[in-house]
Amino acid sequence: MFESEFERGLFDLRKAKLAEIEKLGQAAYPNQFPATHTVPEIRTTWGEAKTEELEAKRVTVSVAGRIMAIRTQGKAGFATLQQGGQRLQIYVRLDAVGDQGFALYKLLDLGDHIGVSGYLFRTRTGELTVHVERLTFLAKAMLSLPEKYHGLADVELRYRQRYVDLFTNLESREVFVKRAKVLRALRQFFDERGYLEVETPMMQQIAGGAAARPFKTHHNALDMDLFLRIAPELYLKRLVVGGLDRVYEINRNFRNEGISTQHNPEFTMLEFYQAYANYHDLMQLTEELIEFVARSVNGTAETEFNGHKIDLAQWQRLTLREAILQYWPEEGGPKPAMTAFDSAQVLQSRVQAAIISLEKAAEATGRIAPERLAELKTIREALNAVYYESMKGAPVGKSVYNLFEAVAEPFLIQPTIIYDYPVEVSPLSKAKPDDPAHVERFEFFAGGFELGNAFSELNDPVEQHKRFEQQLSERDRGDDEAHQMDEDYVRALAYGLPPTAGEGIGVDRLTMLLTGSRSIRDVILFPLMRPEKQEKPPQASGS
RNA sequence: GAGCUCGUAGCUCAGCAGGUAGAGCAACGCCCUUUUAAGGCGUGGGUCCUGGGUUCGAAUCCCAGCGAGCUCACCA
Repeated sequence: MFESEFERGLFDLRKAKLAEIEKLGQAAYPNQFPATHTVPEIRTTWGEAKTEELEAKRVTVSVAGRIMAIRTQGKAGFATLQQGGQRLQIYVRLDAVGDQGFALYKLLDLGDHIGVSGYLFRTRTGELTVHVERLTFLAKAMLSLPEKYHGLADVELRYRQRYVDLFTNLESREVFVKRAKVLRALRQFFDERGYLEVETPMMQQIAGGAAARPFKTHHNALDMDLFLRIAPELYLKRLVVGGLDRVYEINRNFRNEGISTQHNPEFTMLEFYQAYANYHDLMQLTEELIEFVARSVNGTAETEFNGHKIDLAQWQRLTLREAILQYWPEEGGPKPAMTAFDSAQVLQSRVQAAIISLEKAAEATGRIAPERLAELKTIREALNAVYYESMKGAPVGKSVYNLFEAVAEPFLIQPTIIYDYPVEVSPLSKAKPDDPAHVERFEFFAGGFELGNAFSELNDPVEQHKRFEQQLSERDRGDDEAHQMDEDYVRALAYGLPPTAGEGIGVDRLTMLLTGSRSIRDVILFPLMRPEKQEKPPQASGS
């Protein structure tokens, strides 16, 4: 618990102070405090009230909070209480609270919780303040608070000790308040449209619905291995088979993969399914949804992210192939023709030409801004990977998709829907009726990253069974992200899934966008961290 | 998994052409009845992330490890 002798000493000192406080007739750990107002209520109601108005009305309040600043001046003093994410100053003077009250005031430390009763007034400098008449001790901070001006700045400490971060950095608190608003707005949006909120298993015998490595766990009584889900998809579609035409679920997914500014091992996913709809319907719905959530959370459709102003009410829609052409780097030479996307060989040579062109451009340093040079390097490396994979025999659809990720995705700052994906990268989507090489699928992007993925669902059990078998052979070849066979899901489809469209949205990422947070860890209260030091590794029990 | 950067008091940070550690906040004592990053005087507080190495001497240089951030790769 203690970081040092300093902390141990401080703790002992605070214990002594607690004993002193008890001697004054106050409980060290009282059970409650009957506040008449919260700090935000006081600020809302009296924040603008004039000095004379407060004097005339003599507003009395009882309010509680944590002491975030304290300034003693002999026989009087100020303190700043924080509660509900807001602050309120209090003024304590000997002649108002008496000897006992003032003795208590002098025993208070930064971080302590107290309750005060008194009347509101404005100080000489105009600050709304409680003139305290009675002081009640509520709980003590036994450890010292972070530096009061900078707060807790160490990113690692902010994640590990979120409880300190939350009360010292109010911006951090604000992010999580907004996150709650995001969840509320999402639920409101779907509830109003007749979707039923459901909860499907998070422990699954077959981890399906996405391409990802799962976490494994074990049920002792049943002596059965289970996986933490990587997606709720297959269960939600079973529900549509069952006649729940519109369902949504907001819950955690778990993927046993790398961690980055956009990836946490557990993350919150919204998935929703709508019978009798296709992906065009969901494009419309998505645009409405995102704008609605933005306005509910921020009061505006505009958001600031990574130095960009993003307008979530203005969308562009491009096919995947159009996007490649539109975002084709100038320095990469002439754009490929649309027909290049139909042939692996043609595409390969176009990519090769672009790599060479980019290399030439990079040599002409001085003519290109350093930031652009870094971008070009990233693009070039990505193109190299596309080329290499293609040479190894990747299907053309896979290469087209990789090409899109290389040249377009990072530049999709403004809200963009990308649609019509190659069938090779979309095992659960339905093919376009007039173009079997492409599926009815879209993903949408903002801020340079993917926010969601949607498609018209494959509902042909025979075709689904076939695709699972293909996945099985991928598994045999060592791809541990390939789907397992889910016979029961195929059976569900065999009872008849109506034409259905479904979509998944990363709630953490949406929250990042709406709060201007660059790292997913800034929108997750307790992101996964490695243990700090290896003292005694806790004994794994029961296994 | 790879590259770059960082790790000094409870917190925020200096110190790094090698000479056994400093400031501010916080803490402790004293003064101060409208202050607000309050102020003034004084005091205490450090395995300089860990372990090796180089050196007469290491917070500083080198190596390894641990933890973190960023970028890239995989992915949502």
